[in-house]
Amino acid sequence: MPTKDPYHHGDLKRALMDAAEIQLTQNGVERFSLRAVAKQAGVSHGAPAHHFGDAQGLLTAIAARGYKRFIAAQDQREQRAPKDPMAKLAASGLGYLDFAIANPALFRLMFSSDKPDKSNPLLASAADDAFEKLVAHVQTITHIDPHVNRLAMSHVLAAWAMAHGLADLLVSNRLGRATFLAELSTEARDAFFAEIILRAMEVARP
Amino acid sequence: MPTKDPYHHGDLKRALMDAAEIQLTQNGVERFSLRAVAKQAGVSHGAPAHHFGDAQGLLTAIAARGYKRFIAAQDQREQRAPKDPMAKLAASGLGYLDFAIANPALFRLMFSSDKPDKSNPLLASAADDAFEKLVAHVQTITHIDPHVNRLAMSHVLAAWAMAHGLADLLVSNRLGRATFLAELSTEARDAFFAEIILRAMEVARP
DNA sequence: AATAAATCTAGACAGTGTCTAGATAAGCGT
DNA sequence: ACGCTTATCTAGACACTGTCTAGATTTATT
Repeated sequence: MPTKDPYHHGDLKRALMDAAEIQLTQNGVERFSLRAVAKQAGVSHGAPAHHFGDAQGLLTAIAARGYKRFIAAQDQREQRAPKDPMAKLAASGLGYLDFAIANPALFRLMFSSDKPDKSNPLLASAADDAFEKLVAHVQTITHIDPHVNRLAMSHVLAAWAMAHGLADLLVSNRLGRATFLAELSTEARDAFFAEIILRAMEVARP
Repeated sequence: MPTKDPYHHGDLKRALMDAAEIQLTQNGVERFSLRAVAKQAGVSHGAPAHHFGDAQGLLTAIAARGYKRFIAAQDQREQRAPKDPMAKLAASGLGYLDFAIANPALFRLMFSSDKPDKSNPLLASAADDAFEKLVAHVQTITHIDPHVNRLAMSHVLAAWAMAHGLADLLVSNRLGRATFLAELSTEARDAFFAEIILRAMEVARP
């Protein structure tokens, strides 16, 4: 039989992050409790401090890891999309929605919370990667670098705002007013949202 | 001289709501403290209970009152806009942004928090008013009732998502990447955002 | 093997929201 | 004007929170 509860966990850092994410999805960002995380990981309430400093440190790490999965969700959609740059952008937007729907509490932590430390290098660079991914999409479509052209950047902001707005409204359950959405098939819903997302790029069509 | 600190406040309900909103803007939704609100109102920590039940009750009342000012901010923009329905819609969107920028913490409470009780009749009807205002705009433009037509409702969702997405990104300070925004004049920024908002309605132009 | 470093426990502390019992004031029918 | 009811507010208690300490335990290093 295995030794019971060794004093040193071995992989506590990862275990705490996993437990924290479970706690996050169960109780939401606003009822998040560090002690509950420690309890779920089977460790004393003071244990997380050594690995993450404080609660903010843990939530920052969670958010940074979330961005990687966020980008992965977009990649997955893009790979299955047609080669057309517009279709790729729409797919990326659908990946944005996929992630938000699948991880509402994590999405809130990443986009609507002050708890993570946005100046943290790991988190900042992960968030940057996500943004630059979108920039690259727009550049492929417009053949202009958005970083040096305001019109191209406006396309970036438009696409971002549209996808993010839809995601945020979905997460906060505000699209229930459009009752017909619930009746649509998965494919029909994807098409519906993809069409809306592409409206943000209408004026940029080549 | 006036009697000092009478046992009965007289207008404690309003005083608590005002104090709560100040606390909200100072500390944000996530560090909101009911005891701090009571302290600022010069009353014991148990006093709010009688007027609002619990902290959720107070925050729900704050959110409901916020929606009225939210609608007022949109009205103000609309009144100064040209009669063109499209211009009215764009103005309404700019009012959306005005409110978010002027009341970031309240905006978060209203749109990105689980603390207010969304099933509360006062809050629900206030939020409904805001939504129906947008629906009316789209109906004026398309001459179709969005409640019975999916295409028209898609225009509602598109306009909402675009304005809300921009507002949410502004509140969470994520548009700092578009550095040129800071250099624009107020009028130029308004024009920039209005143009983006109207992209959501591009396909609906009469 | 001895020492240093890393890891984790357990207790303390101030702060939180909510629940109680009781004090105080206002309203109201008589 | 009086007594009773109701509304309002205080103050203490409780369980819970995050963070700080001192110390126990294990691993790593020399």
